[in-house]
Amino acid sequence: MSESKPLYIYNSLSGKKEVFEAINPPFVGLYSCGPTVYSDVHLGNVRTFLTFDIVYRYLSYLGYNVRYVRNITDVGHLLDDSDDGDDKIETRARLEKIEPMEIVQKYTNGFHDTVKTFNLIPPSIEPTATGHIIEQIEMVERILANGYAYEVNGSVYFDVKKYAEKYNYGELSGRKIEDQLEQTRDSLEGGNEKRFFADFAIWKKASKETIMKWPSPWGDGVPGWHLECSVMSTKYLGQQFDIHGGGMDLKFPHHECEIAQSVGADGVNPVKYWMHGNMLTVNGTKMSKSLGNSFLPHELISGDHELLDKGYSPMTIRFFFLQANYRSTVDFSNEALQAAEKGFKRLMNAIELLQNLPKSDKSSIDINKLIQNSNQSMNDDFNTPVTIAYLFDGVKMINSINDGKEEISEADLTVLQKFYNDFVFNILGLQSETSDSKSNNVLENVMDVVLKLRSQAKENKDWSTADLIRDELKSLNITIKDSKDTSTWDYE
RNA sequence: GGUUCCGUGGCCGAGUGGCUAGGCAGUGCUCUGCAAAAGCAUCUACAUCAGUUCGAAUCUGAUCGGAACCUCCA
Repeated sequence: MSESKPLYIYNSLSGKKEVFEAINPPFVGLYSCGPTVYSDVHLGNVRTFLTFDIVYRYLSYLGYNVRYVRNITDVGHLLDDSDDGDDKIETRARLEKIEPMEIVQKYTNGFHDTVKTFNLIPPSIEPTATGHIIEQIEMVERILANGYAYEVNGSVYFDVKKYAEKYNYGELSGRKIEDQLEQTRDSLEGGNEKRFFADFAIWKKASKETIMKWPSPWGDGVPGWHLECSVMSTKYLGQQFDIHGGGMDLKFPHHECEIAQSVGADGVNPVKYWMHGNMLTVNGTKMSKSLGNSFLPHELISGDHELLDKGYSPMTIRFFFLQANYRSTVDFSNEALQAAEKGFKRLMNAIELLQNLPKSDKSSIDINKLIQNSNQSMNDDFNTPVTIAYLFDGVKMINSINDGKEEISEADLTVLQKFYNDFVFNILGLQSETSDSKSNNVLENVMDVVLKLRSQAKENKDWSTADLIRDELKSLNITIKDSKDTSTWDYE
């Protein structure tokens, strides 16, 4: 199984696919921006986390020792950059009349449940912003010491103009400060503390009412929006690490600011490969909390949502996402989900067949090509839709072998079984869902009896009894599948 | 207004300068007491207009349409 081509990653920094070369092989540092835990994560969030789950899984499969860091933002980003900026978590806490940390705990728990439902592997480290206040203050101090920040009134702002004299502010997002200047000048009026419109807070003075605040050299306050990721990524992965991921919407300003902060503090560009996952859309517009068009995972699973005809299982949803490239938007629709549901079922059925395929002396099919293609598509910037297409080619092979139209040798079968196990379960992270509902041994045994009775009825040409059993089971959401001489069943 | 990206068959979605993924739906067939399920086969495409080229859906330009970011958001 030789990989003729190395892994390529689309680097947002260069806008090109680049050969992936780890900074310190076999180790790889992977950082992904996690959720702000002030409300439930929605499906769009899940998609991004899934993207980096695939990255994590595939790099691990390739033999890298990956340290995966995904943060929890538990001090709310300021609602806006004005002086009366408020904190999302605190706002929510007031709304729900509970402690801010209770909010944090509640939605962190919810996030963990969700992520588990979709079979995402937990990160190696899941640091919280509040757990790294000291480091954040230290970073502010370093930036100040280097002259790339200034203090006003207990708040500290990053000096973008100064930074831009020496470095390229906008290298990631492709933005030029001059381009934005004209548009924003109007909104600069009023008592803004910032010297320059593009400056951003790295430490923000807290008002008297603020509950969550920390002492600092500049008085009580809270860390700025972008600081935590800079601090936690470099703390656990080093001043320069391999991959930083996040949603497309974080590219600017969040990630741009992260670069500026790290360079401003330590003079080092922190990230070698930036990866950005694209958005999940509904009717063509981005799914987002503020637009009110978001789906909560449990709504999708239960089907309890006005835009849904029915519910879809977590693995169906996972499969649905993986059928699109992570760099493309995915539009959400019932039809697409239904297609994914059936396709996923077809794939899983074939994998079940694969376990007991008839063996022959030699193979009439070329599984090496299949395996090589699959590896190569994953190496091509984690191209899961193409990989899945190859997996379906394999499905066709498996079914043909099962029908006796093609043959496979014992050695090849072992290889093929391992291949599907690796790709479907380990890399794509899918898991069988039927086995869950069949895990009930009692039900399984009872069904065996029922099917036996029905077979007997069929042998006696007692069609009415046979059909009665079939219809009654149907109303219990159990589908009987008749084949030549055996019957199987499936739970809907 | 600025920046970036996209426009593929009934639907979802890959990809490439010539050999036209894959899934779903449709159609035909096989299996079958019937049905379902399952399997096999098969059809329809590259927004519009111009240009480059022996050849473009793939490159260039224009037009139309859509999206994201520029303000918290994965």
